[in-house]
Amino acid sequence: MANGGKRQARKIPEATVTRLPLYLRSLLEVANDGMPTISSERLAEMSGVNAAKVRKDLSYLGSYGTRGVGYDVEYLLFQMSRELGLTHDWHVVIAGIGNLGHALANYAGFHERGFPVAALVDADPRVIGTEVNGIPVRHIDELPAIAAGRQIAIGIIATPASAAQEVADRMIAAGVSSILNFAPTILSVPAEVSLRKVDLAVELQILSFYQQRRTASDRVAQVAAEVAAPPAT
Amino acid sequence: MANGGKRQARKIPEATVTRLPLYLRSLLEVANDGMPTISSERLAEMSGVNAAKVRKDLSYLGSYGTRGVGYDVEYLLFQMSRELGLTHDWHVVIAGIGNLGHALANYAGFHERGFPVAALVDADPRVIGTEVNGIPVRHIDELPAIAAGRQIAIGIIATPASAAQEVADRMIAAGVSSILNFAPTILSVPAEVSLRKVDLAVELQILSFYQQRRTASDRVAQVAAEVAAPPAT
DNA sequence: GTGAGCTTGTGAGCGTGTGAACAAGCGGCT
DNA sequence: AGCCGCTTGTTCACACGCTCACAAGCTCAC
Repeated sequence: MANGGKRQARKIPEATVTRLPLYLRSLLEVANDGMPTISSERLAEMSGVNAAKVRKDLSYLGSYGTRGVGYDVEYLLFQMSRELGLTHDWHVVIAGIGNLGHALANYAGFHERGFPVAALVDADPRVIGTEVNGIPVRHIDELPAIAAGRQIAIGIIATPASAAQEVADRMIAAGVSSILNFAPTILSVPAEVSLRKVDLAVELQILSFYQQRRTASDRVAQVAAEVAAPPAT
Repeated sequence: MANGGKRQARKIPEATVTRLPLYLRSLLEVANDGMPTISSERLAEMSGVNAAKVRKDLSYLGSYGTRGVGYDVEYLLFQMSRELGLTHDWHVVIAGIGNLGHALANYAGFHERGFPVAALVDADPRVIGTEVNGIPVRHIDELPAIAAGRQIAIGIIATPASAAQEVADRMIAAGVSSILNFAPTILSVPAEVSLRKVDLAVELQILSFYQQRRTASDRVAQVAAEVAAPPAT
């Protein structure tokens, strides 16, 4: 029984994991204001979720609250940072230095939040050798050499869709095990690699759907006022 | 019974809505290759989801498949585009022309997919009057006038977090009813406004969590081999 | 020391989403 | 015309996530 009660086994639901960063941000804000403790209700309001959900989510981390009082902000911050793996920096490589890659490389928030951009790579000879935000753009062929220097765990793909899969494969071969994909394509990666995707067009299309519904139902209501028979169903 | 079987009332689950754009993209690809029909299995593979899920999702749109054959690509494309509200363009306004806003304004994908950027706004006098991708940056105070010209339904917020809520309020006041928020903050909007958010730092922190889990469990296994008595919760 | 007032942590019920399995139905072949 | 193979559309069982509600437990006042 070498592992005893180590909470490593406690499995945190995926839905909870996606909310932890929100809580973290709220906690940082509260800590900045010098508040020593915070209630689940207040934290819920700041994070835009239900208070019961907050309590249940936090309970997965452990019993870090005090009944009648709330959560100690500093302590909870520490525990959450530890759980999220934010106690040290994670170096990031960005592939594809086009419009988006350029903006990402310039985004100061990455470094501030513990994700320093360690390298930029591309395949286009016209951008290789240039610098963005003080970081030189190198050829993607050099990825293994770059990764060999310092540990790079996270890769961001900002290439065109056509190149994304190959870039992902090469990143993984170079030791990257977490990928954030901005290219509008489905990547296939081994099970032990984490993959998240952000697709701007998809987000807009989802918004479009609900927008369409609203305006369509307006139109229907208008038509229904003229025509006698309203939609059944 | 003027409306007959009008499916307006059929409510499509949220989870399904988020997948429709993926199917759409796959269908466009297939249509480009000239394939007349596609099976749910193939569509599932291309979109990275389960085949049964594809069939169920598509069934919400109506019975557009043919048993033994599959789905008519062109017809399904048409129906899906209609459902997603993509039969006409949606004009978009981007607020905050910093790193990210700049990149978004330059992103050709928006226009290609039916979301032309109709206007750019900012509050910083240094960027107002400049042009990005041929579009002039105007002051956010002019938003009502800009929106009065052509119907602008969708707003993209790429401002710093501190300005995001006010920008959202002003967009809504100007008639925008769908917002895509890139600022790392929780926005509160009326119920009739659709809101989606993309937070780069949050995405990285989620990846960090799983990365941490992987490396931590490696380390635990290592430590457990050396130490006899582990910490008891 | 005791009671009042909060706030956490959690158990139970409910709704939604998922995946497997299968009947229904279409097209083509003989 | 009838049969066979294939694919859809749907049903069912299950897992997951969400919310409510409340007992447990802490602090503070008196």
